[in-house]
Amino acid sequence: MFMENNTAVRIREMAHDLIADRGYFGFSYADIAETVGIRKASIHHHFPSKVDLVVATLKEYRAKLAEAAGGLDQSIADPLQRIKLYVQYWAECVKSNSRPICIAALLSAELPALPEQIQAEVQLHFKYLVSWIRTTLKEGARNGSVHLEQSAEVEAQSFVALVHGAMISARALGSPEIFSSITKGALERFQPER
Amino acid sequence: MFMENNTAVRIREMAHDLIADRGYFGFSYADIAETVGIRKASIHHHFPSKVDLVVATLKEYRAKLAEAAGGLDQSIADPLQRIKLYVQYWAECVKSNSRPICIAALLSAELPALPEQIQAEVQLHFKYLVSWIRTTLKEGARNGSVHLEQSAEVEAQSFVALVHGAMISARALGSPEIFSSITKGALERFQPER
DNA sequence: ATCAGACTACCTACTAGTAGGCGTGGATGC
DNA sequence: GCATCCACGCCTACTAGTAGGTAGTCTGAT
Repeated sequence: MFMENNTAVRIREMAHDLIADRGYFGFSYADIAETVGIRKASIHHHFPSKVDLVVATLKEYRAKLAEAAGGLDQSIADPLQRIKLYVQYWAECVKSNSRPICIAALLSAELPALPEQIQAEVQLHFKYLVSWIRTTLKEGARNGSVHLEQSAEVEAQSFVALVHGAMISARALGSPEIFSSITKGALERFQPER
Repeated sequence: MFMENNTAVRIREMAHDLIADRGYFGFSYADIAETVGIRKASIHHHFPSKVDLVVATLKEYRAKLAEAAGGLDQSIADPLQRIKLYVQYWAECVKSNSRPICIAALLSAELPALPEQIQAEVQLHFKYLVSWIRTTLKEGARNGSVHLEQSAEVEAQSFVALVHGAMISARALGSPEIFSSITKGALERFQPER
């Protein structure tokens, strides 16, 4: 049967929560064991090492992103609207304080100290995200629904950086509204006729 | 005599290096002891607890920022030029990989897991930085040397977020140039006549 | 004589990870 | 139909190593 192991999923989800809260070094198998309601050693049965667990968490995270992005590409005709929905998703995460930060961005901050396999996954996430934004912006620029002042590549890089920075500022200042007000301005700048 | 304790300074500087590399949970007194050439226990003589050390490091960091910002305010007439020099400072840090990330931004990522005193220091840093950028942008807007599309507050918040996000993207992608290309665009947008 | 600043030696708590046992449940052989 | 098997999930009990922190001692300069 292909029924995915339920406990493994719960462990991975808990790992995601904890990483979003504290980063790689800030959580332990003991933390996960407690909240999942399992013993420490049992986690090793599903994920032999902490690196395995975090790599799996990042792979799943990227798969979910790809799935969501693909869904938007298919169901929303207007490219700018797709990006607005992406921002709106994060605005809600920030507001409700549920995983209010991109774990790839968080792990990138700690990057030099992380095991190589995790570094590689983090880099893949950034590459995928920037590439999706770039492609979407390009499509919008082509059909005139998006206005770009610089190359699509630089605009995409800037947008990703702004969104991640906004998450961090919102966390630092304890103010979810800051995320919204920062990203609102960036989205307006993409509007063609002003 | 007011000659500040040399060892304490070296410990603090090393702490800064290590935090910029790995974050709060990623370094230990043992790491510092090794590189400073002192025993672990001796660090406790200067900084009784890890919290004390990190708070002191953040206070010094903020003092240095205030000193540099004040210096720019006095010696550089053009507000936009002051901000350009601020960005240039970071561009060089990123390029040379010496403390290539703002430790307040990095610690903000791990914020929920940090001791309260450290959270407070991180928040103070953000408040000071945003306030300096806001004041500087406002001055530029008043004398016509800076063009703002939104309120100075939102523009300042956005700019700080963009710079921090750019540091993180540069780290994730292992490419210092990304920091420069992202920030270049943001600075151009402040230019009044285009 | 004092005292800052370093030391040795130690503590407890926690880390990731391992060894090996136990029970369940589904597949297999007869 | 029934006994056997065995993989799986989870467990207890443990390891070596490291974390931050403490107690008490030595030393050298004022």
